[in-house]
Amino acid sequence: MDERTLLLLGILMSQRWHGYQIHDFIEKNLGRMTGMKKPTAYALLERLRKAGLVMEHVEQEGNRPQRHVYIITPEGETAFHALLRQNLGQADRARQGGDIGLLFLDHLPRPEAVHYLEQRLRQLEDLITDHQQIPSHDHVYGVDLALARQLSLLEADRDWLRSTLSSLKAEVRQ
Amino acid sequence: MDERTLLLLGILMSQRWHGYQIHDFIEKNLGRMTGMKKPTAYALLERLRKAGLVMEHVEQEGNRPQRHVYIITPEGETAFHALLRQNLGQADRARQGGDIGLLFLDHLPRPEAVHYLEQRLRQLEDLITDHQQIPSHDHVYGVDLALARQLSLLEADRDWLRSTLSSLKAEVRQ
DNA sequence: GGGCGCATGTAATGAGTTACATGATTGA
DNA sequence: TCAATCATGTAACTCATTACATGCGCCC
Repeated sequence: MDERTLLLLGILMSQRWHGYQIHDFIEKNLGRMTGMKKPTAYALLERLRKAGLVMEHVEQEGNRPQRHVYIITPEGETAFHALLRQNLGQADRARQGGDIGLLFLDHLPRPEAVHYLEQRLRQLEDLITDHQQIPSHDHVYGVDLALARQLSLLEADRDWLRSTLSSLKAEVRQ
Repeated sequence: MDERTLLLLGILMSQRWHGYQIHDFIEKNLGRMTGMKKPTAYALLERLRKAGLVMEHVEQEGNRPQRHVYIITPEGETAFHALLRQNLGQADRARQGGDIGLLFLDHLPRPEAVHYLEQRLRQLEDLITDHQQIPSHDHVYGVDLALARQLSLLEADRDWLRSTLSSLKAEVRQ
């Protein structure tokens, strides 16, 4: 949750947004960093308002639906900086899924296990290709940084899987 | 949740266990793969029982507390294999945290950002050292595999961070 | 006039954690 | 005798997702 708070506050640091706009921006630009859904975003913004970290301002243009515009408060900025320092400073033991199946690899006949891991490898390769296609996010240096990190991790996963597969296949051939 | 079901069924594939024993085993041997808590384990086992994937057998030794021993059913074995194939075959886009802060790196003065990232780097290095100290889990090949994958990912994260830090520092010196 | 985009939500549900409750045995 | 370990849970809470509800404006 802290990461999501950081994300929303960070977005609000640059300008005022309304909820729909924030969610839209996240979906279109930061979809690789978070999978936050619409109701979650709205609920979180409301929570931040209650905590005094953002202010809400209701606007209306003609007959269009009301917009709830959020503006970060000084307390919000303080909280943002604290969360940012904390987040940058800690290597959170990246509980990334995908390990559990490996534990039980022995329960499948080797050739079958190899088959499924090859499928996994192809998916990884596709993800990497997708990632490489993303154009540089120019003036927001941080986005490029985060994408570069993700790419490194994906590549490491791919490389590990490739070398593991070749050991497994060598074993099968014996 | 699927991963956790897979984990429990996988553990029950090798032998019968009671709840406490399973949780204990996970904590001591698989703490790096999952952070599943005790009440969660008990609740999940109960859910598996209701779903017919495991059978429960209550035992008592002398005056000791009752043990609820779980035994996997044929349906459980089928489900296990299906989940295993699914898990091995897919590269789940490793939503590993730690990216969000990077997005907003620009909001901190460069030297301060560098300071926090160096702190993160030291933590990563410690984690890696810990990982390397773990003795090989001999007869359970899968555990070694999973640990090796985690190590690869940690090392990739460290390498990326090192090279990023040196770019950032070069920039500061200019 | 029909569907998509804008704009905001609610309600139900699921999943998991924390803190707490209970009570026996074993070892220092 | 006192703490740790064995053994099982319940209750309250948090967090997030899915599915649903509403209604206007704009474009083809």
